[in-house]
Amino acid sequence: MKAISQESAVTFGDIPARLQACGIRVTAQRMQIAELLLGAPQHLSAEQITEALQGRGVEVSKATVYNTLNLFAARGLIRQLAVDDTRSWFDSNVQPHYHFHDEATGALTDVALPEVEFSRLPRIPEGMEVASLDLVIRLRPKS
Amino acid sequence: MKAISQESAVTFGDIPARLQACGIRVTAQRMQIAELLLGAPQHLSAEQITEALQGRGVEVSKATVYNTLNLFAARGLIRQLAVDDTRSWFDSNVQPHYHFHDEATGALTDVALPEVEFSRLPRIPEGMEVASLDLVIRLRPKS
DNA sequence: ATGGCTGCAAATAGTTTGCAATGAG
DNA sequence: CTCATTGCAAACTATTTGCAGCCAT
Repeated sequence: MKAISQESAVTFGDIPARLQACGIRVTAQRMQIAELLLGAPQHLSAEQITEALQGRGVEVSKATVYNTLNLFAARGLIRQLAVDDTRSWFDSNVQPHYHFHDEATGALTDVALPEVEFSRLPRIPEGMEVASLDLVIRLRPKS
Repeated sequence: MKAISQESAVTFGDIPARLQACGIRVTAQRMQIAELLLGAPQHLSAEQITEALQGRGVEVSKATVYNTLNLFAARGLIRQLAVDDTRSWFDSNVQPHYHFHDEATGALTDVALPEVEFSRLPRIPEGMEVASLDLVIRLRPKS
């Protein structure tokens, strides 16, 4: 638990500032959750976060994990994904991007924005505008 | 409840045959659910179906609605959508197509396949193939 | 100090399952 | 007849909420 690359050290060091910049009070649990999730682009479920933290001896409750994730999402620090019908995924990459979804394993992988280009999109209904464009490419083992 | 267009009469008349063609035994509850959902392309939640049927005096339990919807989905008669984190939507349009999602009302609208064209798609990981391509265009009132 | 956090447990929402009674073939 | 299907209630999973005590500011 002490090997810290230069990159992650810098990233992690930023976290308290990022939280405060969003008007989020810094607490031990929030730091732990933020370090886990914001250190690199990734997709985690509330359960994975709870287990990961409790596994490394951090005291945190399920309720706090959910409260914190909802707070982070409301402040734009993370994005909640609806890919799966059973659980929510929290994505630390808030830049626009798309996803691969491996149907067999449930794994989610990012697809960078420039990897997809639309040559045609539907006309948007009157008075509406696009809030976001979610693309999920579901994959299965090649037959 | 007696105005039946030629089209829907034909469509509805097909339902028992469609169920049997999928190896699904025809029962009163399954017919009711199928008529509600398969009569036209639409998106319904399990709760909407349960309420609609019970509202018109049909005896059906929540459990049977879920069992039936899961059975229909497994047999390819309908498609389950993960658009929303709270509930599942069941789509009677099993042809490939995309969706608008009105974030304010939660309403789902179909976007026909030819309305969207991709001029570039990412390289698919080794040994995998595309099972489906889910595109959700989330809409909000124009600012 | 004081109001925002936290943990716990209980409450909710959506969905699934076990089992006895019922109904389709 | 016989096994699939149904309804009910209870079980489950994911998530939210109420409340007393704790902690960042």
